[in-house]
Amino acid sequence: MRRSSVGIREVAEAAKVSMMTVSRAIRGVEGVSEKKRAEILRIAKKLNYVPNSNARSLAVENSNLVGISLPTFANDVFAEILAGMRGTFEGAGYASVIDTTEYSPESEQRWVERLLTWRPAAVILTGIDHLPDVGQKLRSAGIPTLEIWDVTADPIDICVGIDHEAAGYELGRYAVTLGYQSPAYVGAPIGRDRRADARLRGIKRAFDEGPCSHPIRVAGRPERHAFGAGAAGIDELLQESRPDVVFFLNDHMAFGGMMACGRHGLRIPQDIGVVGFNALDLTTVLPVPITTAKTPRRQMGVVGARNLLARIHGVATERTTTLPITLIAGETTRGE
Amino acid sequence: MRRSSVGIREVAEAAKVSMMTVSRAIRGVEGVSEKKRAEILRIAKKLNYVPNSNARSLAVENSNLVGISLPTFANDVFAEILAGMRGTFEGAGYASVIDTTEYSPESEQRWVERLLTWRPAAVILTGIDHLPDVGQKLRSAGIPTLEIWDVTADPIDICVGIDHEAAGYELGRYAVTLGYQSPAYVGAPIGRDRRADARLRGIKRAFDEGPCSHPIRVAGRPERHAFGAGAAGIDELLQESRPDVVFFLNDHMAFGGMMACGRHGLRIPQDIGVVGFNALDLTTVLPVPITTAKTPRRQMGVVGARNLLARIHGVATERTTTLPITLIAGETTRGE
DNA sequence: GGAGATTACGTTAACGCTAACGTTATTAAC
DNA sequence: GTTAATAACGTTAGCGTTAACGTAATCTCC
Repeated sequence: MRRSSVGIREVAEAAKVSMMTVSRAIRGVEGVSEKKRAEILRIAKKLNYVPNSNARSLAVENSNLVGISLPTFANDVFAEILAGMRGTFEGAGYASVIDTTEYSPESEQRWVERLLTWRPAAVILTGIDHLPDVGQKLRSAGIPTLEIWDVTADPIDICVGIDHEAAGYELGRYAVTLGYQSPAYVGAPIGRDRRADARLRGIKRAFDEGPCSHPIRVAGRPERHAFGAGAAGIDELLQESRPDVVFFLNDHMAFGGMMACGRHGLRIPQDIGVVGFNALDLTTVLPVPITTAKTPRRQMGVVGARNLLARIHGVATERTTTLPITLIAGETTRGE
Repeated sequence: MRRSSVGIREVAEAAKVSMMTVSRAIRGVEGVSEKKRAEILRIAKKLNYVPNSNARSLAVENSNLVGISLPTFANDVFAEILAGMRGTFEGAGYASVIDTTEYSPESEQRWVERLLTWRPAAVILTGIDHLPDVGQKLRSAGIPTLEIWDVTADPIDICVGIDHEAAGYELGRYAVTLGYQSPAYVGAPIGRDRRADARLRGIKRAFDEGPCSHPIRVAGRPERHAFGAGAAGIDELLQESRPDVVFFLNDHMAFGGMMACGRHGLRIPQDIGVVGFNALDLTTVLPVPITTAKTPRRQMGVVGARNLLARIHGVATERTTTLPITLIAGETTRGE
């Protein structure tokens, strides 16, 4: 004989109707006269009735929770993707259970496992590389799943993103066209971020295909933060010799690198070219605009969420959606 | 007669024990022999058993979800606070339901209302200003609540943060000591961010108390992003006259402002002083270090989460915890 | 070797809600 | 004025789990 909190039953008693009528009134479904519905809602409010989502989800065998897994919050990129998605989901009445993996596949797997106990309406993962268990569990649970930020022809369920290898190639190609001949790359240790690795592959391919092939020097070791890592990368490169153009993993690192160049007395773009990635807000206020690639982050979130909502409602959607990037040309003294 | 998925019952049948024994085995509580427990776990894994948190939460009348409400993701500050909290909560087995209010109290209230239907173990709100309903509902639901980033003597439940007015005062006092006489402030429209408003009050007080009182010119209109807003603020100020020191709402805006100063041919710190807030990573790579205040963001998250966990377990903790900030002196040509 | 304590289970009844179906009023149709 | 259709409710059972209590077996100690 527990019972103390006010539930649908207490409201029903107070309103002298059945529990089912209260349930209907509160959910706003058909089968209750407008007069009675208003009366019930009034009483529910008076009694401070708070619906119990746990009970509801148990009864209907699903929830209005969506799980979202990101590598990290310490990067505006994911914040913007997230903002795009959440706007759409909030409007549809879903709440977001969010996790950050800190780039650890094991951590992602553990989280998915825990998440599944909540019977979420959908799951969103970042990237297309997961432990085999993850895809298998999501598939066998039949949960609509969106992979975002990267694309593959064979997603777990559906995916929306950009082609990172092609993006890298486009940036590399542009640099080749401008006549750069001793390129370098500053990023994270290979293997930590598969998207970054793909971009580097694209850059390399562009230089291999160029009029004459140029090897790329690769630098970059883990640092406390991206700005420092970019600066440290430049320091590392300059110990040996001066490249004529440096590609960075992203704009954060590019900015750190720029500052380091300044310390070393190198002018941009006269002495050294700088290429970033993402076209963050930061780059719009720089005195010297750098070359970068604008990624459709917000749009990605919106399109992804929309497709996923369609999947939830059983509407068929494209399994793979690749969004275009836009090359932003920085200031340069070369070419054309 | 629904039933199809595998629950505790199916596992029990397969293992030829009662449901209760399975429940005990899975939760790892006493009352099952080690041999039987191992056998049950083996069978559960074989049947792909996935616990149902909805049913569990319904039965025990609470969940292992914590709700976290932030103003926005578009600010490293909140990302770091969040990281500090989540580390602690993940370890304790809680999942985070996260919301961003975009600085709208109404949005926060709607979210709290929805969240309460999940019977969360705890709720974390940013700041101490909420619609009256919010505190009232959380209190009457008896849910441990943490207010973070700002402090008050009368929190909803407990709070951990910094004293923004005092922080502003400290920064202002420092500038007064250096002899600055025509200060200006660039921020968001008053009323949007109460913490920023409090800091501005502190800065004003410092200048009012100075050897001789100096009025502060206030600029700042909404922009697409913080960097642009900082730059626009400088443009706006310079249309009239040149202040000798400019306080910015935060480091992001300070950086935008610095870039704008460069455009206008103003050197820092010779022609104009720049003061930011937060000591973001960004400021560590600048060619000219600016004055700013280091806020203990990660620590705030950790301490907050720890206190909240104590509250959840019924351990009494201080209601209000104020953490200290550290003034970071930038480069300057004045004073001392 | 028997009273008491302990261990290892099983039974029963909730937790709050909703799907499915059943029942009673009300209206419409001829 | 009877029948058929519809709207507006009520009953019942079940969602998967756990708390509380019950029972049987084993152990402990003098």
